[in-house]
Amino acid sequence: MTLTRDQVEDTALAILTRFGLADLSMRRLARELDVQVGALYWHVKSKQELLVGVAARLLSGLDGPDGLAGPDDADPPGPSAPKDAPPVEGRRAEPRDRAAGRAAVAGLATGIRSALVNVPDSAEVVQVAQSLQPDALEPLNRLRSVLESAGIAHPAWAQHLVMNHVLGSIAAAQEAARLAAVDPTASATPLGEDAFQWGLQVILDGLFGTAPAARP
Amino acid sequence: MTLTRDQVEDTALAILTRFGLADLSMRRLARELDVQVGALYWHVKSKQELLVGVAARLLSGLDGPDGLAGPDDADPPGPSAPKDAPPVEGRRAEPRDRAAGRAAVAGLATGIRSALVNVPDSAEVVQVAQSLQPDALEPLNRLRSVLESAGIAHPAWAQHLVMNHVLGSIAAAQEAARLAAVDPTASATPLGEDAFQWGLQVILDGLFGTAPAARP
DNA sequence: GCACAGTCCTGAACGGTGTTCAAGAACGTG
DNA sequence: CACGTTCTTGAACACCGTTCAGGACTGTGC
Repeated sequence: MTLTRDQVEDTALAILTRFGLADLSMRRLARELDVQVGALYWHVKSKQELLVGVAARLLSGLDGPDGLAGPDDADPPGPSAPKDAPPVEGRRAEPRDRAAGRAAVAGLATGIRSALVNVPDSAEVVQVAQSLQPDALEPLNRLRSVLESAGIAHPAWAQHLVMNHVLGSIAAAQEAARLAAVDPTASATPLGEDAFQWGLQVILDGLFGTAPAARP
Repeated sequence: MTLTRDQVEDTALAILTRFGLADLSMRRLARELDVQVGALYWHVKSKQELLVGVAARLLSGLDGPDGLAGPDDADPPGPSAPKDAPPVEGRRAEPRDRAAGRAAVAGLATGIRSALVNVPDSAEVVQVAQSLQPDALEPLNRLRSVLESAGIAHPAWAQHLVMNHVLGSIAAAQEAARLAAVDPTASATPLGEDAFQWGLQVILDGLFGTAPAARP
């Protein structure tokens, strides 16, 4: 039974999920695989490259059909099901396409969030992967193409705009949780799912054009 | 001449500015100050605390009057507005206040960006400081209060929304520049100032309500 | 003038980190 | 069985943040 790159990435993802990025060292990874550190470097060029693979695995549930939150399970009560925007008579483009585009973007963003939110430091890992190998993460390409076919002027810019919100709010929420675990006093607003959805709707309003009166 | 905490933070900022966060180690800092590493820990509790101080210095030019970027700064005494938002009959609040609020938010965000964009890894440093000591960075508190007095529903959420865009696009731009310096091939869209301004206007449109037809 | 108490710094260590590489083991094939 | 490739070991390199006993210095009280 020889070691496999898949095993390495799987175990790395497991350590990340259970213990966070600080515990995901090459030595720890080797120990978990009953192997010397050097062996890892035959299957993986560097730790950064490893993290790109881990990031791809984190989002691997979303490359396929559609990016709705929860492929078949997970938090059906409440948060999912992006509230359909009333077709406010966009501009030249068919309002039907734009409304569908808005829903697709919202679903994909929410799906990415729900894939990451329960894995500590996953936002940092995805951010590293995104800036290191921008095309390695399929769901992010899909996000851009959805934005493009929805008629957004600068799809790449919009992709980054959405992703900065998704990853930023995940990182903030997880960091706040980490601080609260150490020092239970001094807890500001937890910045959870509702803050994420609010910000996402603000961005979508700005992208697709909707009066903010509808948002409380 | 005894060492001072100010000297430590100044030198740390200098190293960050010239060589980036990877070169800002306690040992390097001590060498630059002609001092042993242990001496630093008499003035500073930890490296993280040091970085909070560095982040405060990075933004120290903005705690004062107003956060407008560049030479053209002025408190809009009356009719000056960057691009006046047509009063789309928002809600109860006076459109004059909301237009001024929008301009103030845009100026502050742009000012923060221009304070950070030329210092490598400054976005990461500010992000650490922000999540570690949310109230230590005065300009961010000012951003929130401006959002609040502009009538935004969730000022803290909006603050994070704006800051995620500011810091995210700075980090992406600097990371892209770093990659391009190593490997000049394969350069995607550089994601510079124009992308930042575009995204900022999208967010402001979503926050304050403007049809996206005005934006190309 | 002297002793005591802070303040500030040194020197060395502790336990980590990512990465490299010669040498060797295991393996499929001729 | 022998050869070449594939894979792993063991050790090292050059760092990292942090801690701490013990020396200098400084200033004050007696």
